[in-house]
Amino acid sequence: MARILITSAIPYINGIKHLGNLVGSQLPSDVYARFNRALGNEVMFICATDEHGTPAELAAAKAGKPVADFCAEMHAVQADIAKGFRLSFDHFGRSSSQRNHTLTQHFAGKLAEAGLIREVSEKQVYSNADGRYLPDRYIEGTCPNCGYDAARGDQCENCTKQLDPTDLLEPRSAISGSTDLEVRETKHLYLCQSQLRDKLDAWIDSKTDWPILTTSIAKKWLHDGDGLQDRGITRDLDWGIPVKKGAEEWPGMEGKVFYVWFDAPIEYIAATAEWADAHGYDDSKWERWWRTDKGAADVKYVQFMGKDNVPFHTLSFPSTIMGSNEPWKLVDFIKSFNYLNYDGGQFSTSKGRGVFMNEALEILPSDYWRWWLLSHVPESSDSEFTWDSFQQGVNKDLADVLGNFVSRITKFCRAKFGEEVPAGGDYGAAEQAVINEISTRLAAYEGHMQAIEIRKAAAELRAIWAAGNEYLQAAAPWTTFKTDPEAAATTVRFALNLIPFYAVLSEPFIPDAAATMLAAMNATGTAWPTDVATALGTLKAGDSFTVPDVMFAKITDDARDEMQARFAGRS
RNA sequence: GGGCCUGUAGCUCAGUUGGUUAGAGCAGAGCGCUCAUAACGCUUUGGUCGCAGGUUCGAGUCCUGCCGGGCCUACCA
Repeated sequence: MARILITSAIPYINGIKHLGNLVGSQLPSDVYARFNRALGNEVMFICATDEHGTPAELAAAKAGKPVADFCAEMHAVQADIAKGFRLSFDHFGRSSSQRNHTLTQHFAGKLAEAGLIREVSEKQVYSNADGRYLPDRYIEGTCPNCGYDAARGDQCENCTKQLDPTDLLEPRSAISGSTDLEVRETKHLYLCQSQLRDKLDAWIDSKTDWPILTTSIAKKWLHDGDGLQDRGITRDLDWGIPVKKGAEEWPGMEGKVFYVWFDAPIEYIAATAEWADAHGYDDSKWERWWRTDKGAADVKYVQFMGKDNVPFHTLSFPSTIMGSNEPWKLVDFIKSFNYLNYDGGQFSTSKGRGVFMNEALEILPSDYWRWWLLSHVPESSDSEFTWDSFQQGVNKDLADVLGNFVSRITKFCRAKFGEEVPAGGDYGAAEQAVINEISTRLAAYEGHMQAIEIRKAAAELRAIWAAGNEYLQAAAPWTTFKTDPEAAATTVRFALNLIPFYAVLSEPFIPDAAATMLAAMNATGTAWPTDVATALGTLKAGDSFTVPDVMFAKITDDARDEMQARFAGRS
């Protein structure tokens, strides 16, 4: 069996994420993980919270809590919501873990040994009132170009001109508003990515099957202007991983921490180690996923992320891995996504616009969200969430096509034959035709899943569901029952067999409904089908079942309108 | 400014290395069924494939220009 290592981009700690974040990484990675497990492949599915950096410190301060406490609480909240969405991580780690401290410092040491770290002395803005250095975007002032009075230190939002913080007129702290700012000289470490440019370029060139979104962003960074630039990997902050060279102090770097974008991807590895720790396993258990010299040579490593994360996963993290000169596992496939917009605009945390993960679960079960989001996942371009589309998609696909199919056949059987599978005769031409059609569609479905074409997979799955309704309509057991109960029984037996079959195929998308279907048919543990004809003969005459409750209640127009109003935002 | 992505039926999207009459789902229309969550099935109306040129026996597909939408541009993560 194949071994698949899957990581989802790690969500930032400073708040609850919205549906756009969910659909851009965690949800599709979960589908892929579940699919591979269903096939019998060995899967390690890793996610974590990304906990370091200025925004975390500020969010904690705003909440009036020590940053470590704040992060611990938010991690628990995010972990709970992840469970609510049935995200099947083998481990949901924390980038602030001791494992990540050790590993990040280890990588920095190895990179230094390889001559890929250089010290750079630079000028940074320090705010006396805030007692901290300010990242460019946390400095506000008047734009020298257009006069906009709330321009940020990195760019003026009004005229889009790119700025340096020292360009701003009357600069002030965006945190406190203080104008008591000074420029200080400070020393930082830079990762010499530029030295690895040709190697990275050749590596990206070899990935001909990657999404164009992934490779084009990587290429842009590799070749734009002077090419790939070295990148600062340390910051003057309190909250983070202390800068060390392996286990040793790093002279001149006292009091500094690594930049979040340096330690965040390393957390993929560290989280796998956390997984081993949590289960009481020794290091060999996680190393066989990450060290090609310790069993990871046959691992296929797939990363999922939104397009904003692509540069770090195609260039920075691979620089860390390659530059270490140690046999760490490099990514084999990077699946990247565009953005999901909300009802004609962007999701906005600050404006309270759009649906956040905790709110979504308060409104409707996770399967509803999973199905709609996954069948509209922004693979080729940005896509848009509207309540109308959500209502239509969910009602039609889940309630009418799938849910009602289960309902109509189980209730019909109960009424005519009781709650057990009727005997009838052998399957005939009608059943064989369905088997043939579904066999073709199943192959297509599996192909799309292997290729991580989520939308196409969802469409194929839906077509497989619809085949059940088409069959029933043509076979019309309610008619044949009057003259030929034996024929009706055959039809019903076949149709009932479609339920556990559908459950298994649907599980990656809608795990709760799949479990309900299997439980109703007393078929828990049904395996992924290798042969459709065999699979559709699993339930035998006399096997008992129960009629499940309505699996998907429809979203009414009133409910839709209410939700639309509730989440329209404050502005 | 530069780069990348994108523009196909009312809506959401497929369209493989250019190859006959451009497809699917939803919505709309008609018919059928009555087991079922007024669900299901069948049939069907919608497109000068953003615009204008060009290459070719042949262009949704390749080239050039223009127009619209989006993203990125390296100290938010």
